Amino acid sequence: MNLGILSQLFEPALLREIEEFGQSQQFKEGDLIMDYGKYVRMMPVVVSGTVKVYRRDETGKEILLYYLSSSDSCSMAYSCCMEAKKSEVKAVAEDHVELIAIPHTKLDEWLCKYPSWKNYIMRSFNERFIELLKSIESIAFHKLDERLVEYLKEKKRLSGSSVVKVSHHLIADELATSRVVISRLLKQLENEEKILLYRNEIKLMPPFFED
Amino acid sequence: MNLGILSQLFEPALLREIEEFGQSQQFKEGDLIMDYGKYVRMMPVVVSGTVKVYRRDETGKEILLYYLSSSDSCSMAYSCCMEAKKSEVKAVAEDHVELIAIPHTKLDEWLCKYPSWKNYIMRSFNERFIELLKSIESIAFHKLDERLVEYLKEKKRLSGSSVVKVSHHLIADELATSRVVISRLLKQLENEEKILLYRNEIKLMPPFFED
DNA sequence: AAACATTGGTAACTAAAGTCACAAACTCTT
DNA sequence: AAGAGTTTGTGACTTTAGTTACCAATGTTT
Repeated sequence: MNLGILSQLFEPALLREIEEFGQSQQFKEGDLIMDYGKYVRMMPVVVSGTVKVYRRDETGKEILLYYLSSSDSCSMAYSCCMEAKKSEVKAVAEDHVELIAIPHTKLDEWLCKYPSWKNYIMRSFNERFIELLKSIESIAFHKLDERLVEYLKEKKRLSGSSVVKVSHHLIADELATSRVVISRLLKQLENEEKILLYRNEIKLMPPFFED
Repeated sequence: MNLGILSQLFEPALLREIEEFGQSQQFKEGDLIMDYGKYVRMMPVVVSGTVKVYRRDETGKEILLYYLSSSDSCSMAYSCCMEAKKSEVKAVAEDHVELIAIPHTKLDEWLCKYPSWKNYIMRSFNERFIELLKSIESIAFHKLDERLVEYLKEKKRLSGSSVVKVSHHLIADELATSRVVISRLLKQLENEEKILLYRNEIKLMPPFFED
């Protein structure tokens, strides 16, 4: 089993247990990892790749909450499966994703047995809270053009490339707005020479998107 | 020490420890319970009253995230003080508030020692996540007039009265908009005979605000 | 009672975002 | 290569929200 960076996070005894009880899972780009309303029985720990986590309202509109990348885990899954709750969110693979699913019985056991696990879980809760707070901040206080720039910067950070491969439609979906609005704002950014637009590709230009 | 409803949540041995190590604190309306950037060393468990939790952006604009009422606790405080982090949020007493502050050393100890404590903490994490998700939903998907109605309903639920005692200015602050906008929307609700407006008071009318 | 602060009402304007309609360019399938 | 679907650009318009300015009513302080 490929534990990736996890092998540096946990003590040997815990790593052996993860090997034994964790289920290694692979997803390819676009795969649905978790859906709204499904029972959560495992907690996922991301080994490689990026996972997008969404929230939906009653009318079906969706918004991107945050990304999970290497060594991140969805702590909502943790508290959910400890309580046998249904998922409040949807998770989709952004690219090729490897993760280890930990069964809920072990989550509990390890919490007391391994301090490194407890610390990991607590840090994870805290990180996810902060992500949600940043998300709220972004939606509540920032105008769409600023949110778009933040979005592009995040995409750059995650992919490590200043060429972001997305359609205007996808951006609109993830920011919960309409394609026309995104095209308009992107064109404006291009006029300001901050980006270059191609089909399914956006090139982020220095110095605005520092290289 | 007044443990209120907590005495029904926890086992006797844990209640004795709460009595021994928890610090009982009282706040009156408007008191600052926690501020941005302060170190979090205790986790508060609300015994009575209502606490408002806010988030602020770089420019100083604030938005109301959620309320904590009887038996609720701020799980962000939990993960913060386990990691000796600074607060990302502000907490203000909405009315007279009694809470018990649990020192961080005990949080950890009780997690393994008392299943009822661990369950309480996990439920608390989950509830807070859901509150944040609802908050995001509200801001991202609902128009201001809908958010205003949700706000009034929540005030009614918390106070148990269909007469909500707030100024337009306070509502504007909590929804992160301006007073003029709120006055306009409130006047509209009054014209639709859903509310009656008085100075510092809004009466919610049935059948729209079901009695 | 005079002075001041708070609260709420309203008009007029601007800015931001959403909506509708249509066209052009490109990609993929058959 | 013809047709279908996807992606992007753009103009025109509406709706929603934010801003500024001013006034009147009510409370509070001195």
